[in-house]
Amino acid sequence: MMASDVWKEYESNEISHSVAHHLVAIHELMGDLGYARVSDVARVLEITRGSASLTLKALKARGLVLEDRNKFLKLSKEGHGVVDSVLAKRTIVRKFLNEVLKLDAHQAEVDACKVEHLLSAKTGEQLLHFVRFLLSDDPTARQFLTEFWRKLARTEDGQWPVQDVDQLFELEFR
Amino acid sequence: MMASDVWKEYESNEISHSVAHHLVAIHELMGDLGYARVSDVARVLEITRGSASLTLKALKARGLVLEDRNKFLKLSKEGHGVVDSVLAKRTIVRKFLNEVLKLDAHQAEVDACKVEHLLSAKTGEQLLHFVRFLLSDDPTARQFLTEFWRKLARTEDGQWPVQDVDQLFELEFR
DNA sequence: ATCAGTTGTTTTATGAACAAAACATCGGTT
DNA sequence: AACCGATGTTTTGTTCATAAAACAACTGAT
Repeated sequence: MMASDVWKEYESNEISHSVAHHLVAIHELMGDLGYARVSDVARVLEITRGSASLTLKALKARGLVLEDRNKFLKLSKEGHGVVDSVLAKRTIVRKFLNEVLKLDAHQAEVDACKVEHLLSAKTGEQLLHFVRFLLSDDPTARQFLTEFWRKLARTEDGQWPVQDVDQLFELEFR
Repeated sequence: MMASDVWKEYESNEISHSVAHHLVAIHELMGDLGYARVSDVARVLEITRGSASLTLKALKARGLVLEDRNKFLKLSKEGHGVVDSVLAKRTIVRKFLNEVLKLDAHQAEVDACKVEHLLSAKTGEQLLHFVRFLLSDDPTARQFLTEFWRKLARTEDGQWPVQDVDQLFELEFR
């Protein structure tokens, strides 16, 4: 497949990284404080109130965020849907990176955060099935993970120097 | 971990989606045509020559792209490094999505393309180890995949309706 | 009641990434 | 020589996501 067919779908995402995090911030604030105002969102995201105000205005216009008479924000039904799907993907990716691939918690969080809004619903769903089975108590899964981690430990002790892209590239053409 | 610690690292990527694809386009053109000019890059990426000209000017200034007397472009050593790391990640992610999670080829390509430039080097490396072992002829891996796909087929026949985010969320809090 | 602090909005500006169009250059044709 | 088509650049304008600063409105303390 040519790259041209695909690469522009990146921007076609109706939910940008920024939008996703504004919505998630409201969700978290409702849990933590019981309310969410423009300033609270700005503080959580570490952006200025002005910036948050503009983005949230657009989200109100899109019907993802609602505002009461006292300027208190909450998620609409559709807003909740977006947050649920984003957080679900973040969670499953983080779990996979941290608990399966054994990346440290911070790196797992960072990478999960970067890709959470980009994965298709189908990808998120399949990944869920996969990780769920992989981390279940099914003996086949247990045995596989044990064996993988054993090999991984040897690799990281320097038995298998794989850092170089040359080795990564074997995969593409074999 | 609070979202605030992490989410801004998204932008801190020195290689944007756009930059990654300009570099990859040059790489592909060198393979296909043996040369790469501004117009060729623009055609491959389906953007205007003007836009490509500006982006490529910046990449020349950054030393990732070189230009000879006749305006023919090529990747510098560092440019090649970026392309290698991006393509390696795209390849391994696509392979995982398509060959393990059984997503259709197009969806796998789209999602891989979206995340290729966002994953850390360590994540790419660990994912490589994982997929390499998973798709190897190790009997443990074979057995695991067979069992996973068996369960997956049952799920997709409607035995296990999991599409809802509610179910995804169990994972986060269990 | 005034004054200070908090909150929200608006305005102005930036940078990245694009389009569109004008412009310049160069090579080959006639 | 004049023209044409392909190529590259520049200019202008747009959108998105941000900062910064000015401003308005409300809140609470004295």
